[in-house]
Amino acid sequence: MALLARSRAALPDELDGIPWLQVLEPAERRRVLDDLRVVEVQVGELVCRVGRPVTFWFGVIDGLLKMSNDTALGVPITFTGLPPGAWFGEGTVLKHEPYRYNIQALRRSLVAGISVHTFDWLLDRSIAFNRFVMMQLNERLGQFIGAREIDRLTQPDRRVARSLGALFHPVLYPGVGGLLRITQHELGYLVGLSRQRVNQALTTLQAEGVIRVEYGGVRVLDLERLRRYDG
DNA sequence: ACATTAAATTCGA
DNA sequence: TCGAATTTAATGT
Repeated sequence: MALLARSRAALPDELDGIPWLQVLEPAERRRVLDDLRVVEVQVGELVCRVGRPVTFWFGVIDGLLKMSNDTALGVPITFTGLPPGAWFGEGTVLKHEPYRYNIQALRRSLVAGISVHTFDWLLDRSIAFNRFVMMQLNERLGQFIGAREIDRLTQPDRRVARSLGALFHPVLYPGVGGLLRITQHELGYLVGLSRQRVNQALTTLQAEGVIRVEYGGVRVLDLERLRRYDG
């Protein structure tokens, strides 16, 4: 079923988690709130698919999505986890091109979206919004470069540490804060390790005082050390 | 793979 | 709407 059909308006507390809303002028904000839709997606559901025309710019309100390139073409796939606060697809929205990746729900999640039309309208009129989008593009570029390095790491503990470091990005994923809600199984899937091995890595990282393992999530204690972690 | 523990859900008042 | 009982989910080894 189409996502749009079961979407609804956003609740006030959901709006609080949308970082770029705060930078808009009241009139702009009103227009956006009119257009903004929220939908609940189930495990495994695709939010957008490679090759589909772009209709929305999406953001994660709650839950966890994964971004991957198309499996149909080449084999090697890179996954990126998309935690709360993540807004994605602006590159394709800007160019009005078809989506270049699949976005799939790793767990039940709440996803928000504004139409391409409203996105364009904001770009045309709000300098603050333009600044947000530029910053977003720039930070994401850094993320992808970092992801390539992570792919080459062989030590499981390092892979886990660096991947976690990426997910705790305060600018790209402001909704995460100090506590990332992710299961060890989900993390294993994103990093490419077994749940058992992830558990082992997390235990090590916790012993080093870099993170704290909680039920259903991980808390950062020292983000800098997590990012630089090399065993 | 299994045992333990935490959280979510159900159900009866 | 409260909390105890039950089921489901996540963790640790």
